[in-house]
Amino acid sequence: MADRGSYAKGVVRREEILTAALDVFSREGYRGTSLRDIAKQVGVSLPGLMHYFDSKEHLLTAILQKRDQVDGDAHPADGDFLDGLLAIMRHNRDVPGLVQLYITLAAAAEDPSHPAHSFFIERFAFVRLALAAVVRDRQAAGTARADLDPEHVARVLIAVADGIQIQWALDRTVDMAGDIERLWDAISR
Amino acid sequence: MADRGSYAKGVVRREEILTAALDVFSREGYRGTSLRDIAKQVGVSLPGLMHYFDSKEHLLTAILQKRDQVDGDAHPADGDFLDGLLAIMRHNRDVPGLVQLYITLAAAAEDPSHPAHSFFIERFAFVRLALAAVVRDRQAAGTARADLDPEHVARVLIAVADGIQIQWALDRTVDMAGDIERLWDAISR
DNA sequence: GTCTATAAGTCGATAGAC
DNA sequence: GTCTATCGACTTATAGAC
Repeated sequence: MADRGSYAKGVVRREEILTAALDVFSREGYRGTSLRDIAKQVGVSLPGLMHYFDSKEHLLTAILQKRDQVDGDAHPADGDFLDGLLAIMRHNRDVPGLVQLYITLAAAAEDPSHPAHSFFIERFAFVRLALAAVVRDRQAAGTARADLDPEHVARVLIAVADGIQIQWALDRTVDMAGDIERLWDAISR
Repeated sequence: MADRGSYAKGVVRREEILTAALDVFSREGYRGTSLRDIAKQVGVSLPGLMHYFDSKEHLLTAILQKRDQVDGDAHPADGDFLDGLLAIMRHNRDVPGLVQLYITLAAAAEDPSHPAHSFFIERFAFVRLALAAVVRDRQAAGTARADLDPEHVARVLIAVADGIQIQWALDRTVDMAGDIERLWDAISR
């Protein structure tokens, strides 16, 4: 019974730390920042930080999960899932640190023992399903060519979104959302 | 005069080390391998390795440059540049370590002080130019729609190539070259 | 020019006091 | 639950033999 209180407190504290860490990475960027720096900026000691996260990799993975959750809430689907993805890509211009963190962790997640491994696999599966549904809906509505393969288009849209972030990170004049929109126009007409 | 010999020797030794390192990464993969491990597998001491490369980041960048050079020689353009890119993507299935190294370094290269920063900027500029030329050539030959924007298509093809490697790293059943070919078919017809 | 030997400084991670 | 203190491993650097 009484344990409930402390357990809830722990969860709340963890969420506070996660929100603060997400804020730090959004503003200041990720350049191989050490756990000591993160702890300092978040306002806890290093062991205090590691009390809530098993390792640095676990913390970074949790930050990306938190980002997805926040983005999902902040950009509700006024249109369909593809419109939502474009809105998030436009928002990404304001958080270069999260873009770099995402690409870096996606590469590291190849290792099956990496904490982000299953996160990325499930994330790609979910987004692929949602985008394939968009293609089918738009085909039914007559706003997309009928001979498009929804699964293939979905996979390619994800690849473009990820790849264009790499190019944008190196050249901030790249129009990430615009390039994706133009690709959709080219394949759907 | 006599300096020539020793200078050339140094360059040769550096190339030997680079070739050995490229071979190690191709076979064994890159999972944050330490410089000591690389030195041991290449057959030199740690300071012996650092005599030829200023830092770990410089070494990894040099490995990617060497990879591009080797790939360029191994896959001469029997077709045009896009055909060559597809051949390299098919070859990439055999070198997962290099794929992971490429993505990881591309993300880290966002930092202007990173040794790979200018390498990636110049690499993207070169490939974009070459792919845009392919689009124009195929348009002239009548095998691509005339209303395609060559620069935009080039940028998108690079993004798909990079992004699809991330998905393949997490799921080896992904057909990297096939997905790019199908995208080209969809936008060029 | 090339190597062996060694050390400085920092990292992620942990042990144990309170 | 949060701290001080500390560990081993890492990148990086230097001194000096050949």
